[in-house]
Amino acid sequence: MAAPLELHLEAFAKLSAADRQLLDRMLAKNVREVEARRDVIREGEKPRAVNVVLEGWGCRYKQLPDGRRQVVSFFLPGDLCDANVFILREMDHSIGAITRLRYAEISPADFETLISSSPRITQALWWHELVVAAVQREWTTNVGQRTAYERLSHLFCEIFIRLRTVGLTDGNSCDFPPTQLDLADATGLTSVHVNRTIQELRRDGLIELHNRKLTIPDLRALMNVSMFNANYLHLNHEGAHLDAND
Amino acid sequence: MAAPLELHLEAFAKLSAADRQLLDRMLAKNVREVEARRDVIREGEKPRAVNVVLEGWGCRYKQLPDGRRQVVSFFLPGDLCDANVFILREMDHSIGAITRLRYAEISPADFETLISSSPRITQALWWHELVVAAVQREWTTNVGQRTAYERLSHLFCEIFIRLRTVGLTDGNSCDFPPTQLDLADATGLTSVHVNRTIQELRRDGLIELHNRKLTIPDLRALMNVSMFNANYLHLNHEGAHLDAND
DNA sequence: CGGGTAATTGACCCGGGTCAACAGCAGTGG
DNA sequence: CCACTGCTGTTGACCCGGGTCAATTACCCG
Repeated sequence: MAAPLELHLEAFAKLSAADRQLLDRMLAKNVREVEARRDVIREGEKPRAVNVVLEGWGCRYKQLPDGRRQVVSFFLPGDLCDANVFILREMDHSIGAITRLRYAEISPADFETLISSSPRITQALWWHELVVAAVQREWTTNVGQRTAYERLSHLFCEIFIRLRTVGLTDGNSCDFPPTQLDLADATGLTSVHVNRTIQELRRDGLIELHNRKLTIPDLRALMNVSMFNANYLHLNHEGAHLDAND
Repeated sequence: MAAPLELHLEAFAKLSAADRQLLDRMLAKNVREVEARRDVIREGEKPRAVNVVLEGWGCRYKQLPDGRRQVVSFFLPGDLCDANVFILREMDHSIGAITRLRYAEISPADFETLISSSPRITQALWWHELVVAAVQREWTTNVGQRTAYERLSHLFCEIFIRLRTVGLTDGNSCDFPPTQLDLADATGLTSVHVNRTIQELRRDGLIELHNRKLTIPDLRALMNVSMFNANYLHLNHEGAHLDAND
């Protein structure tokens, strides 16, 4: 089975067998683990490497001096944490593990090799960065404009669709490890209000969420109430149909 | 005088004389203008080129089907609108002019030439993208966690500092063309509340804002009330001290 | 002077926050 | 096997930051 990262990049461009081999090698070279609720790296630290999530869920978050916390994005398997981060002097946010997390560290040197050896991978990495930026804009919009009910619906749609593109859904269900506090910090709400809003969504038959398992009986309906437009994920790509000939 | 884009990129890496010449040539090739309050490009359209703001202010914004609008970032002179955008099939947001805007369009082909001809420019462009992403995360945090008073203060700090890095401030003052409605859409507030909050900031002696002119008598104080940490702008760079030898 | 945009004000209201208690359940150690 | 601890989820009572609606008041520009 292909690694999630490859599935992920292939949403943009078909990789050649050589590309895949190279990627596989890089990903196997330096694999690490962290326990759930630990940090992979903290704001202020010097970024060492490009991290790629192999297994588990993580998040980026920023914290204000008085403790308020904003989760600014979730990492799902196959996601990579900023191509080229290491050119920055220090992290402006932290990366935390939501579940136990397995991830690969790609050293700056290896990363160089990667982008210089395959223009197709380079392009796919640019695409990845552009998508990450687009997702961040959507989150700003989500928090800035939508109501609690819409915000949570929107978030559920996004996660479900992203998981589906890397083959991690099962029918209309998927794993969903974040706690209601995580969701609160991601949506700019309080956990109390998240709880009440989730109950509303359940009452309205839009989601089922129990024991870290999410089910969306009617995705179309959930997309409607949250005004979800998948265009910002840039999935239906010309690139997705490119041939893999070198 | 150097173009703002160059000042901007040089915040990360010193450019050689050849680099500058190449950039100048690209920027002069295809200059366009739009009137204030017009769009440069709209959500759903196919991105044609990499745009670089030469003069004036713009913004990115997203609009929900029911009309709610979120301004997700401001463009100041020297800013460039997404290296490589043209690899995406369609825009997921619109770009609008706040003032009359002069900008350069760099065609995909020219952009290719640019990044293949100077590794230093390529790196500076990566750095630029990483900074843009960091700014977007900070905006998500701003809207998600800060109060109205803090949000506006934070925004004023960011804009002022960004303008200062491209030499567009005058002591503790700068131009500030966005209307209160623009500010409302950027902070997720209503224009009524923006108005009241600005009055509070004025009463507290933190800002003066009249006739599109912003003055910050004590930047340090404004940074304090908004818990502004400039690290996300990644300005103090090792790269900023690199030598320009090719 | 007229017309349009941007800023300002007042009265009232509501979505979501705060505070505090409690329930469910998994893990852990005796 | 049970008591204890800690985390997550749930509920109730009350409150406030910021929204809504609608009217005025500057400005600006031709």
